[in-house]
Amino acid sequence: MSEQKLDTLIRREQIAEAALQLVASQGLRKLSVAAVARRVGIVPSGIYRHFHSKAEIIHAVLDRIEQRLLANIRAACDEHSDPLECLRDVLMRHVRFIREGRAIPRIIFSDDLHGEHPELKEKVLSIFGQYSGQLADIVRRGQEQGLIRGELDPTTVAMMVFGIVIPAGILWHLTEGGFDVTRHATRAWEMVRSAIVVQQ
Amino acid sequence: MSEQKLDTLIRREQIAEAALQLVASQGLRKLSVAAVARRVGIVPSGIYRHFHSKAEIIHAVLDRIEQRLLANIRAACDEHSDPLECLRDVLMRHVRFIREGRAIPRIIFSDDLHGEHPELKEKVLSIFGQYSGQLADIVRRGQEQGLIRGELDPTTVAMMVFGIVIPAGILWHLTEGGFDVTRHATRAWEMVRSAIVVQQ
DNA sequence: TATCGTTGTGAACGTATAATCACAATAGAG
DNA sequence: CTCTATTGTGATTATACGTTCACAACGATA
Repeated sequence: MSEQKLDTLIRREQIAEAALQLVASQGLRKLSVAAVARRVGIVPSGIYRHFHSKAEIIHAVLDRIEQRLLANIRAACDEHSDPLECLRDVLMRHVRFIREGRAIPRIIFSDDLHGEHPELKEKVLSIFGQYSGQLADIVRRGQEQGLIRGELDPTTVAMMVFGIVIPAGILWHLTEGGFDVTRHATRAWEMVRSAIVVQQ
Repeated sequence: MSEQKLDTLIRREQIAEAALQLVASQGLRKLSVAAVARRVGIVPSGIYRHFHSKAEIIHAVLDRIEQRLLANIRAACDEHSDPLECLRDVLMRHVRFIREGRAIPRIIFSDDLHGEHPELKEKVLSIFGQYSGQLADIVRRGQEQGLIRGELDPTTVAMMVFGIVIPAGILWHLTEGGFDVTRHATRAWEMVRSAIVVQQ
């Protein structure tokens, strides 16, 4: 029984992972129940043994993205005690995300998603809020340590980190890898850094 | 005959405008031939008297967006001789675009579009290139006048202006107007300005 | 007035997709 | 071994969309 439940969970995970990969490689538009089923190796209707609807699949995909993003920040903060270095690392990890499969920017900023049920819109908003909130916390820590200018709004700084990575990701996607995201991120970070760091 | 041709052009314009409004208010996902036809007041198949395909309609919409964007820059540069003020004005005009109908960010960064014919992808890339190229030119002018730090890469600066507006637009859209785009743009611009201006 | 090109109409087609359902296979519990 | 719950299957439905086509209405031209 518990073995069966485990199997079920594994199937759910398989399906969610397949869906994530599909979105990552081809965009949310191409996320169809049939495509997910093919990838898992079952027939489309079989998906409904594990998910009630397509929206629930997307929800699971969003959960995975959320986990990845938060793990990202956690890892960056573990490696660097200096808040500035931590921010830089988060940025570079994001760049790496883009260069691998660009699932995250794609799904978060996808029009498709926003057109779906408002429940999913809220979920995206929640992810957005959590992620930028954590970034803002790092900024606050930097301000407390006297490394980042205290008069700046932490949320604005956090969103500017997004601002480096999102247009770059779009351009990377648009040029099919022809745009040098890493170089742009490096240069842009240098600019942001000079704008937020306390001069001495 | 010339009168008829004019009528035809007017119809094409009507359809293109209707399509643009549709995209602006509901996203590219909701841009269906039927919806456009309804908005114009004819039957879906009637659209094909003026456009060969849906892709051609999208193309027309992209043309309109391109015109708007370039007119935006032109107007900003006409009003301000100071390159920094000009950049700021472009940014604020973009914010106004977002607050009215947010067609531009939506279509440019829409997954739907990227999934369509590669011809449209190229068009978007072209718009992106032209727009950021013009912004970069403004930055270059600022550098020549000794107002903007010469060691900065103009393209990077241009993309950072995008970087202010895009995430803000997404958040505005996600919160259905609950996010204060103007305030964020103001603060973020102050940061970018401090990073690029020549200290004296 | 007769003709012709343009534009709109309604029906139809092909395709894709989400979702349902009855049925079969299967594996674990008793 | 038998029963039962779980999981996969194939057929099917409903819907939406892009597109085509034969036909009608209409205005200009000759």
